[in-house]
Amino acid sequence: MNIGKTAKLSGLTVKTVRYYSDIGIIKPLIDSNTGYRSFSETDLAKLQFLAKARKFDFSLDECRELLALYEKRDRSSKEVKALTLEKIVEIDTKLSDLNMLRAQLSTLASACKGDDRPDCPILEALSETIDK
Amino acid sequence: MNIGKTAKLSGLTVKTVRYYSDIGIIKPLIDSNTGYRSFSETDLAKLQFLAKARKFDFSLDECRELLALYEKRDRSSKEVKALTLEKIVEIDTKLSDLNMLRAQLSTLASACKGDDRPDCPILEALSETIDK
DNA sequence: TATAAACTCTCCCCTAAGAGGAGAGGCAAG
DNA sequence: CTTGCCTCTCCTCTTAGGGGAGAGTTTATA
Repeated sequence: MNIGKTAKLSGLTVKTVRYYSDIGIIKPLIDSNTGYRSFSETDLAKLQFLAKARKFDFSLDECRELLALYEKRDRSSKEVKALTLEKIVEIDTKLSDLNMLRAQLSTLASACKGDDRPDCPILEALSETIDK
Repeated sequence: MNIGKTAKLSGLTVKTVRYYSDIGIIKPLIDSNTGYRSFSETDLAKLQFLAKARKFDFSLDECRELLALYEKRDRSSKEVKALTLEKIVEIDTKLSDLNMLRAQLSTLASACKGDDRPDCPILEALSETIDK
């Protein structure tokens, strides 16, 4: 299967599929005359897997690990679950950071009249000197 | 003031301060003999402003805008508030994305026994074929 | 069969915001 | 005057590809 069709079926772009080949996360056959890549059903399945895992916010390195486990018939589900729980912790950290940020910005925004006059508590907060 | 002290007082790294000079967001004096940068009190104030604004998740481009408003004596607070509200919307989008992600991963994780056997609902979910 | 359209290839630069490090030069104190 | 710290520029690296140039390939149509 050529790269265009493979990309379409996996929901990725051609660029992305080419990139995944370049970094060796999948290994299509390469025609030694034309350089054209040829993808098997297995390659396609991996790409679909990758597309989903990326949506779940796994990095490509994490995807590599997941894919390795995915391919190992006698894997234990322990490792996969561990990776997933780590990812959840990561997300929780991001969530709490963003929540704090939102609260602070929101406080500032509601203190700011947003009219045509120059006084602005947002800028005041941003320009508060540190050294004291 | 040299770059080391300036960095310390602004809470940024020397690398970062140098970078901000490179991209022209601040413009220290440069000794034409030695190439050493010299920072004024105004530069320092801007850097402190930048350090805070970056913590509030404003991009450097947004920081440029904020800084321009900050320096304009007759600015209207309207623009600053608008930028801030946009940023809040952005954060809200990220928050809801992350919340959905977390819910999905969490569902998968709790369905997975995490033992030594190979069956794993997480991998199953990731490998579900798209075309149907 | 000829040709045009569509596809694919490699190579290069670009993104954001710096971090890390090499090698060279500058500066202040003892 | 030397030692040690400071600063300089330049280079590469990070994530995960996107955009585009220019050249070769395949496919469809006339």
